[in-house]
Parts: sequence; structure tokens; C-alpha cells
Amino acid sequence: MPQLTEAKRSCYCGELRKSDIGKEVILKGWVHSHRNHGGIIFLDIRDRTGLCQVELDPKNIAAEYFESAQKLRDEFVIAVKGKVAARPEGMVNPKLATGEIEVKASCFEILNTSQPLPYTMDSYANMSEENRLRYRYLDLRRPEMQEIIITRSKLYRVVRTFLHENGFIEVDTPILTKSTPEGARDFLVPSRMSEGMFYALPQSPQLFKQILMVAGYDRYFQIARCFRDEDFRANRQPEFTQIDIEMSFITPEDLFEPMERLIKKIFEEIKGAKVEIPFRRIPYAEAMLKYGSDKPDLRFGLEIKDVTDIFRSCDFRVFKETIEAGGVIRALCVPAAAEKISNTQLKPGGEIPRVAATYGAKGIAWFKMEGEPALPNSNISKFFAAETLASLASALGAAAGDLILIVADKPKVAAESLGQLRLWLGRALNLINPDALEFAWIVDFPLFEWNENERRWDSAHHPFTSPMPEDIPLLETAPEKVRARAYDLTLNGEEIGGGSIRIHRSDVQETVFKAIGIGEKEARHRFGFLLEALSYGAPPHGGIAFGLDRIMMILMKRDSIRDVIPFPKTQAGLCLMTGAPSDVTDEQLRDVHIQLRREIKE
RNA sequence: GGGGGCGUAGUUCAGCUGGUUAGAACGCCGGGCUGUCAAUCCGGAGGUCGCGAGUUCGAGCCUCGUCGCUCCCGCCA
Repeated sequence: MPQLTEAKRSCYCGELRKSDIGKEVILKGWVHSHRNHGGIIFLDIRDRTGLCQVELDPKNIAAEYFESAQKLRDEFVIAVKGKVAARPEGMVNPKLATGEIEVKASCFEILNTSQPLPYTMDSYANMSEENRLRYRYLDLRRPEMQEIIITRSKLYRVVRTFLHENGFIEVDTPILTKSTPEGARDFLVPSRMSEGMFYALPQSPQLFKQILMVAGYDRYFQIARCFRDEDFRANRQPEFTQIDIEMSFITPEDLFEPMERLIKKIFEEIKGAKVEIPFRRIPYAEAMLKYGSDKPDLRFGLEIKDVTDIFRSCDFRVFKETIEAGGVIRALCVPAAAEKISNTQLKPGGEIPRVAATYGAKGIAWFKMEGEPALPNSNISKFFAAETLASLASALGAAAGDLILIVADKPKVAAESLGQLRLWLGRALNLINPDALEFAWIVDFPLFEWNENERRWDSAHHPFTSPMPEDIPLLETAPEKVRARAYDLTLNGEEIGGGSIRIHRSDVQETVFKAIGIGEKEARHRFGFLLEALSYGAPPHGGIAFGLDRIMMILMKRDSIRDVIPFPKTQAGLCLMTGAPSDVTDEQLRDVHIQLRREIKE
């Protein structure tokens, strides 16, 4: 018997075409499926390039091989030697790239056997996420997942190539670093050599990239792993990957230009999509008003309008009291939806009020455009003067058959609940073109946001974000009015990146720290090294970080971030494959000077 | 931290108002079959109904606890 184990593979399975007919080949791969007809056996051999049908026919193969072929099962690893042949008339399989040919085997060898799989390799079968994660090596073996992981590799290459060609320098930053208590919770790593001390895993390379600017490495980038020990949600993982970028001597526009070209390049190279640049810029306030979100999905219209003024003098108690308390009335006009959305869906307890309630709205007022001429009509229309209803309809451009949804509440609640309703309606009424790519820069974010729990101002982005120069005088008098030189890049309702121009002068930095209640002593303790660095000739600088996993998700049209991360964790932060996190020995704990407060139950 | 959904054969699921021996499909095992490609035909094996308590004459089904997966709110500078 020839030793195929050591024989060199001549080509990949998925590469064979009609032009290869007549060639002698050696293939190596997995038995994707086997069809045993007794007198003839067909195998689909799979590797990461695809499938190829192999025919085992006693006419072409020695009896001893045919005998042992009876033992072949799915997922056995085999080597096959044979001749590429055209498939007989009518036997072409159009579903396979290699469907016009087959390999007539002259011999084969089983390189390894396989237990029956805990689930099937076929793409038409669903399997539980739990099993996919537990047997991740099998999940990753599926052609569908291999396509994702290979595309992810291509994305890394496109990003690196583009950034290197555009003068960016790739620099590593530490994984073991210093804990910075604000922001997300840090993952901690106990130090063996410094008793009682801890490293933290970086939430992002933020401070290091600023330090690199101080050090003169204008145009830094890194494909960086970031760690945040917070509760999970869909599309959030404890460790995730960012394309981290920082530049010196720039305005936001100087950054947008190369970043737009980077994003364009990514979507064109990976997806073959057409991307128009420059992207539109939308001020934060406008995004919140029109879309009720700082990451608007611009694939459909349905803009929210403020109609507070129309109802300013009305007697309807809910509206009146909301306005008197400084609240707003906002409305969404849904074209031709009066019949598509039932009264059951609109009634208290129905789907629509429930969506709104999730985001804090106490209720939903609604009207359907009815009658001749059409006017807003509903169970509450009797509370309003005819002129009020008419001006509502004209302000919204509402026509017969339209549905009007109204939320009266604090500006934030009205915006968010209508924003979420807008998304719900977009999906429910099928207004979203799944192939569209709608990018936008969201700009002019507020520098601070009010922390209701602790009754103080917090940084909206992070404390190193530069205020707009003209707003600096407001830092101490009217912090809520200070705009930041911060920006997010959004795509189809997802934030795919965000960043800012940083503060490069220690006096401005101190004023900002003061505004968010960080005293000089505390600032020095937490970020002393950064403040010190800023005092040694720090250039003006700024940057951005893109969420690589989210971009991958959109590129691959996946709903779950776990599908585009090779080895993701579950919502409880467990790795079902390795069993991490796990207990450690007493000796390991002693080494790092840690004593558990409670014995873990066996 | 709060709320929702799910957990039944190796896998994906069904299982009525709490009532006889918990079913199906795929997979697996044995056998047949020379043109299949989700091969097919005949036969067979396979169950701690996640785990633990409780209610009941009787629990896959009801209650409580617990573990796991997942989604939402909070959280994520």
C-alpha cells in the first residue's frame, strides 16, 4: 500500500475545475458525507476551500481498499489519490463549485477516525448555541464559520495594509497595566512580586496612545484587545477587538478624511460594496431630536418632530403638565400605517406602549388620520380644538391613512422611547433595506452628562476629551452647554467607532477634572503619568477606535457578535470549551497573596 | 442588580386540563443496494425529562430553590 500519509497534497478540494480533468491528484481532508450504494461509494471530501466528490469504484480501486472503505464515516480524515474526471451526462451538481468534476480514486488512506459528532455539520440544521460553544472546534470546522474567520483575517490585512500605506505606525501597548477606577470595571490580575498589588487589563489603550503622541509617534495604530468587566448584553463580550488610532496636530476633519477612506476600503475590499465618501455629519442634538438616538439607523426615514409648541395652550392634562414641568411633546408620523397597526397594538398594554414603556415613557398618545378631509382622530381627540389637530397634521405632513404616535415626557425619555418605536416600526413595517450602508459621523456631543445617582457631572466620553475651544469659558459656569470635540461613526444604527480630540494642555485638563469633581490630588494619583507627560511638550492630538467585531458582524450580516469571534464567551462570561474561569490551587493563591473570603462549594 | 424566554434520546423538537409503558425526524449500530450529492430500503439500540426539594393517590407538566443558555432594562467614562 502506498503511504499517502506522507505524500504531498497536490491541491485543495475546492479548487478543482473542469480544466483539471485528466490530472492525477492527492487530496486530504474530512469526509463531509458518504453515500454507500453497495457497489459504488461516493464521498464528499471537505477542506477549508470547499467540497469535492470522490468516487470509489471497484473498477478503479483495489479490492482491499474497497473493503476498508466500508468503514468510512463522516468526519474521518482521509487522503485520496485519484484522477480528475468529468461527471457523466446529467450528473453535474450545480450546488457545488466543483460540481462538474469528480475524483475517481485509485487508492485512499484513513489518516484518522472520528467519533459520531454531537451535532451535524450541515448548514440547514440548527444547533444550540451552548453546543456550538462547547464544541467550538467543530463549530469552527463548519464551512459557514470558516468563511467568517477567513474573512476576519482578510479584514486584519486590509486594515494593516491601508494604515501602513497612510503613514501609521503600529505599536504594541501593555496588556498588564494600571487600574483606572472610573469608566468600566477593570479585570484585575494580582501581582506575585508586589504583595497586595494588582495589574489591570486595559479597557482600551487610551492613555498609552496619548503617551505615544507625546513621544512623537504621530499616526499610531494598533489592532488592540480591550477588556471590560461589565455585565453582558447581546453583542458585548468581556474582551473585544478595536482598531485603535491616534494622530497629532489634527482637527476632527483631518481625522475623518483618512478614516472614511479606511472604512470605504474595508467595505469595498471585503464586501464589494460601493461606499460614498465623505459621510454626512449630524450634530448630536439633531440626531437625538430626529431619530431619538445618537446612533440613528438612516436606512429609512420616519423622522421624529417636536410638536411642543402646537400643544402649548391645550387643556389635555397629560400634555399640559408635561410642558409645565419643562418636558416636551414629540411625534412620529407613520405613513399609511393606520390600518397596519391595530388598536390592540396601540392600547395600554399593547406592543407599542410596551416598547415605549421599556425606555421610560409613561404612555403613548396616538391618532389615525381619518375622515374627509382627513384629521387626527382617536379616543383622545375630543380633548383638543380642531385647529390644534389640524396644525398637528400639517406640522407632520400627515395624510389620510397615516398613524401619529406621540410621547410627552422629559426630552431624554421622549427622544429615546420614540427612537426605539421608530426602530420597531422600521422592522415591523419592513422599511429597512438590508443591503443599504448608511454611514454618518455624529458630532458636537456634550462634554458632560448628569449622573443622577451621584448628583454630579460625568464625562460623556472620557475625561481627556477636549471641549470646543469657544465653549471653554462655560466649563465653570454652564457645564451642560459645553460641547466636546468628540465624534462617533455610525452605520445602520450601530456605533462602529468613536473618538475625540484630546486635551493637550494641563490647565484645561485641570479645569475639566474640577468640573467632574476630580481634585488635584486624586487626578495625580490616578493619571499622574499622563498629566506629567502633558507638561513636557504634548502636541495637540486626537484619535478614534473602531469596534472590529461589530464591523465584522455587519460585513457578514450576522446578528450575534459571538458568530464573528473565534472563541467567544457566554453571557455569564464562561468559556464552555475550556471551562474558564476555573479554580486554582491553594499554592497558586498563596503565590499571589490571595485568600478567598468563602470556600467555594464543591 | 431587575425582568422575560428556554432546558425532554447523540442532535433538533413534539408531549393535550397532572393520569397506562415519554414520541417523531435526523444521527448511531446491523443488513441490502453500482450514479448519489440532505442517497435509499429493511431491522435494531438509545431517556437521571438540567439538578434538588415540595404539593399530589399520581409530576416531563404545578410550586420553590439551584445550575446552564439566551434576550431586554440598569451598567458599559
